Amino acid sequence: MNIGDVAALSGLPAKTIRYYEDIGLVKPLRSTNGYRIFRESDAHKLAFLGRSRALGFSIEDCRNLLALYEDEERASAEVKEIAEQHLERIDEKIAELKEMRATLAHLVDACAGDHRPDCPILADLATKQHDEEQLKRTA
Amino acid sequence: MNIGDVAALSGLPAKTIRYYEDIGLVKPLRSTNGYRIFRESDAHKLAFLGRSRALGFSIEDCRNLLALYEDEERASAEVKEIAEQHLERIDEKIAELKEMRATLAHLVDACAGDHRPDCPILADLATKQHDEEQLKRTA
DNA sequence: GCTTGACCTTCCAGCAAGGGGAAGCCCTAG
DNA sequence: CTAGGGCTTCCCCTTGCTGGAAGGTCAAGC
Repeated sequence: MNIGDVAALSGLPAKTIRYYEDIGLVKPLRSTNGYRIFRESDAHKLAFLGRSRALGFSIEDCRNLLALYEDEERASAEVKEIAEQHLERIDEKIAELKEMRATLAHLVDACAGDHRPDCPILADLATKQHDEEQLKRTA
Repeated sequence: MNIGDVAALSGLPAKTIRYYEDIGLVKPLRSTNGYRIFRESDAHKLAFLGRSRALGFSIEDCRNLLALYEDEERASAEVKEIAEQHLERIDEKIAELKEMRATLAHLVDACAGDHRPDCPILADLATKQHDEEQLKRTA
């Protein structure tokens, strides 16, 4: 397969696939004309990578997952730990975003959003008390 | 004030403050020895930026918010729109993360996490059906 | 006066994870 | 034989900084 075929199969852009080769995630063969040749196993790996990335795993996580995937002797505990750590990171991010969301929603709510210049959003950004006191007051 | 002082005041690293000058967010004066001199107004702006960034606004959003903040003739509607768009982006991100989280939590749950090689996480990443069928089956 | 250490300056490099686009082969169809 | 699409490498761009090297400055201590 050429890169276009495997791109269509995996859903990854050709650019991304070349990048993955660059950083050593896949090692396609080369034809005499210089074209990359992807085997079934390469296509399979790329699909694996696409799905791992879609779940938010970092490239390094993907590299490790792929290595475990190829290792018939792996312990599932190793895989699980990577996944659990990722789950934790996701939870942290969600928590962070929710906090931002809460503050921002408050401010948006308090802002008239008309032609007048008075704006609680700007007022808040301009003052220092981003602490519980203020949260209580605006709650 | 020197950069160290304003860094302590605003909570931003000196590096970040230099970067903000680079991209034109603040314009400190210069002393004869080449040191940056920050006025009260600069310190104030940096604090504003720090808080805006903490709420997740992009640098471009911050630039616009800062301009509106300095414009006494602004309409609060303009501020509100920036904030609302940001709120939407946050909501999208939260939704995306929650979906990842759900899938991942399922898989982690299904994985024994012991010395054996069998691993539903890898099995899932290796197969193509990331659709409702599978969600139903694993639910 | 001299040294030491904490500041400050600039510039260069790099992170994640690719995206955009130029310049130039290769291959096939009409 | 030419047009087009696909492929190649190469390098810069993105976001928002962060680290480090090489060097100037300043205040304190001896």
